[in-house]
Amino acid sequence: MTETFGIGELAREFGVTARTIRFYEDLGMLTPLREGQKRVYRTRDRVRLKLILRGKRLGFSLAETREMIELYDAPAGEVGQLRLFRDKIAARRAELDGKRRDIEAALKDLGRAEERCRARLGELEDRPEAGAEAPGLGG
Amino acid sequence: MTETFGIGELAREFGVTARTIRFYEDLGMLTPLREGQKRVYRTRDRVRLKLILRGKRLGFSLAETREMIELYDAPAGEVGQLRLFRDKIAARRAELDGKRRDIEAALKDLGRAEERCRARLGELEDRPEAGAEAPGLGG
DNA sequence: TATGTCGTTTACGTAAACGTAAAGGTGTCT
DNA sequence: AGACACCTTTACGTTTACGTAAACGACATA
Repeated sequence: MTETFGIGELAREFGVTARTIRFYEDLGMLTPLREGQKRVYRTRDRVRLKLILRGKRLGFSLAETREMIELYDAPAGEVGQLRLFRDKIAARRAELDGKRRDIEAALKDLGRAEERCRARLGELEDRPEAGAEAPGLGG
Repeated sequence: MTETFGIGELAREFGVTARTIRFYEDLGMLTPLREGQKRVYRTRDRVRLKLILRGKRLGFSLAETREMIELYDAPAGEVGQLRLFRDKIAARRAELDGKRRDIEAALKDLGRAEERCRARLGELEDRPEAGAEAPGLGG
């Protein structure tokens, strides 16, 4: 429950450098404790790091990811704040839905490319002479 | 069928600057014709531009997107080439599947945040005194 | 003829997201 | 004591993806 991690440990686990992790701290996205000089990360920071990297994979800037994490944290505020949050969440959701549609379109395109590739491979393997340039049987 | 576009036209349509479009040409991702000095884009380039921007939205670098477009174009090559293409396509597909999973996870997180937000808003609207700081009905 | 609009090339500038030293502290084997 | 392994701060460097300005050409319109 009170498990902690060193910077190198996290770096290895997530495939990033310590520099990267410190950089995220500079941006205020991670807030490790200190044991003397050394940074000590708790589960909370580990989760945040995971969220940051997920955001990156999805093409969000660190600033955008930062905002999203604040949405996840959703502190209890006053009504106005909460409505603002709700709207921001809706906006992000729409953005993510858009990305999902983009992904599906890209997957379809890839599927078509793959199909053409397969068909062509089938031709070439069955009757190699079907190629635009005959392979030549050697000799 | 032989519809063409000016650079400003494309820029307006896709919400980018002409500089951006020229930059993609520098990278060899667009290959407009010329009418005198002026660039003339065909449907092919329009499609490519759309693919480039889709790639961007999904967090791919221009280099990666470039590779993906080459996969879509899938020219007829020899067997070795075709197998390489097939494998590259499979790799991209896996990557896109990963991103889709990331998106679904993010959507779930947002859903939870939204739910908490809604619940809290319901509380505050029903009985405002439930807040940490009572709103006060005005003096 | 002047004022726009639309395009061109060339070139330096910039924001984001780190990379890469350099120089040093702390602990622990051997 | 010496050698690692791991951490620290400071600071300049680098890549990507354009932004922005300068200076110009071509054409239409008032």
